[in-house]
Amino acid sequence: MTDRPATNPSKAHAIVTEVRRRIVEREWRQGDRIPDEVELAVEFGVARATVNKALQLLAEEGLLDRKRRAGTHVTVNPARKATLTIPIVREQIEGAGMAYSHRIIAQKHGPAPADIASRMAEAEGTMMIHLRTVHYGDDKPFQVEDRWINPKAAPGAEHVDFQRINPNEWLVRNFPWLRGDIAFSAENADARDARLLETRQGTALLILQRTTWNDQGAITSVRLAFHPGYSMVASP
Amino acid sequence: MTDRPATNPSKAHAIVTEVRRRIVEREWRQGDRIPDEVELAVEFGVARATVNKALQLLAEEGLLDRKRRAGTHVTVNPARKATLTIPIVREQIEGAGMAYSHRIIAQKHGPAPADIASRMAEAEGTMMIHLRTVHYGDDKPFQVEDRWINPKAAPGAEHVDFQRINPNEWLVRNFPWLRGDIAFSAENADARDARLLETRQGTALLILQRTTWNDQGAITSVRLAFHPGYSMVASP
DNA sequence: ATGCTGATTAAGTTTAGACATAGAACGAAG
DNA sequence: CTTCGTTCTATGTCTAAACTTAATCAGCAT
Repeated sequence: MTDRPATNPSKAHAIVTEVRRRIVEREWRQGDRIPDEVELAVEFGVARATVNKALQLLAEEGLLDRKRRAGTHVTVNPARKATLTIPIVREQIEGAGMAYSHRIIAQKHGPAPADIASRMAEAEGTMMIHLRTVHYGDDKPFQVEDRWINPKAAPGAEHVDFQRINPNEWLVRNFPWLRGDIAFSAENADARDARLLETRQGTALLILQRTTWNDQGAITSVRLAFHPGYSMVASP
Repeated sequence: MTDRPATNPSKAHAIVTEVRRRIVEREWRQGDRIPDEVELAVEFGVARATVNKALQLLAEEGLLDRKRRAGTHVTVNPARKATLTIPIVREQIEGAGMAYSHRIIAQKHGPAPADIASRMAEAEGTMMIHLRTVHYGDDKPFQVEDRWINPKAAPGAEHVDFQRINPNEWLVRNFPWLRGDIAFSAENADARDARLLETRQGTALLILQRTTWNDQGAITSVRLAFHPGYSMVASP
């Protein structure tokens, strides 16, 4: 059961809550045009800017549609949004009260295969660093990481001792990104996944595939395979 | 490859972009304290409120940490956020250029089993509506939906013809929610999943489990199993 | 050293007012 | 009836100023 953040006592937040209530209790129904900012400002006894802030929050949430001149309407088929927080693996494991450790299974320097290169918008065969890492919580495998790092966008990676600091953490600390692609899927564990995650081949695994970019190009592309049964929670 | 929304020409957005650049190009490094709002307002030639808006956006994004009196710092281990948009299935399928159809496999009124009841914070055995639906795109199974609806929070569900309007759409249109829980996981298809999705038992499936609530309690709890190979994309 | 207290500071929020602009509505011309 | 300007309006954005508040810091007392 998720609880609403924490009661923010601001006037804008009170308006958000009240408008949400009117929508949920169907005082204002889907498609209805709601009073304009000036009217609401009068009703709530606040400045227009405050109403504007509140309604913009609700529009972001997907509950309202706002258009200049046309006014603000209750969204007809709200496609609601959920936010996923993707923390550093170590913090995620430690946050769950487990002891973190990791092992580098393989590390080499070599040409990127076609699929990786295309995902990273680099020429096939571009030299990159390839790493396979397992992250453990209380010595049980938590996540298998298969990562390609582009030295062009992340210089210095060649000389890092990834036994000391895991690749995820080193990159997060040293290469903030401008944009990234993230996708989730499910895959049956292949022989290697199964061995590293200490499970049986064919077990369903949650897979997260992510590529991040900075001004120099793609920094890294990674495939994360979580241990069987892992569930990723999103907050609405 | 994801592109940044659309260039918003506002001053606040220009500041967001510039601050992001300074962080990405490591002019400002992790842990650094950045100039305060007044200084930045002078530097950029705008009002403090405009700087405030920009920095709040970056704080939400996870790139900055802001504390009263302590100032604004570049986040040390940024746990970046990704947003998932969860549209109506029909719109998702039609948006992909396929023809939408659905089939109700089972519909009955009965007592909720323990796990569902607890997820919905209702007493075990509470009478609910149980539905199993398959959603198709171009007559290929896209998603299997296993849903429990709580008539207490969603009155009227007993008399709806779900062959005409699918349960997802009817609920979204009639019962906006206040909060919800969403979780992703991977499961091996059981015999029923496999049959409905026209795949082999054991195939890895992406599972989305969601429960939504309004002021009357839990509206509905649903398990969505996507077709094999489905990938859900998040936007950062 | 340790703990308390009050001053100070930077962010948080709100306000009133102004101007910009998308786009709906309307009317004139074809 | 359609098309093309024009007008008008609700939202978008910004400003300058004020007040609020969390939290740090320094000074004082223990």
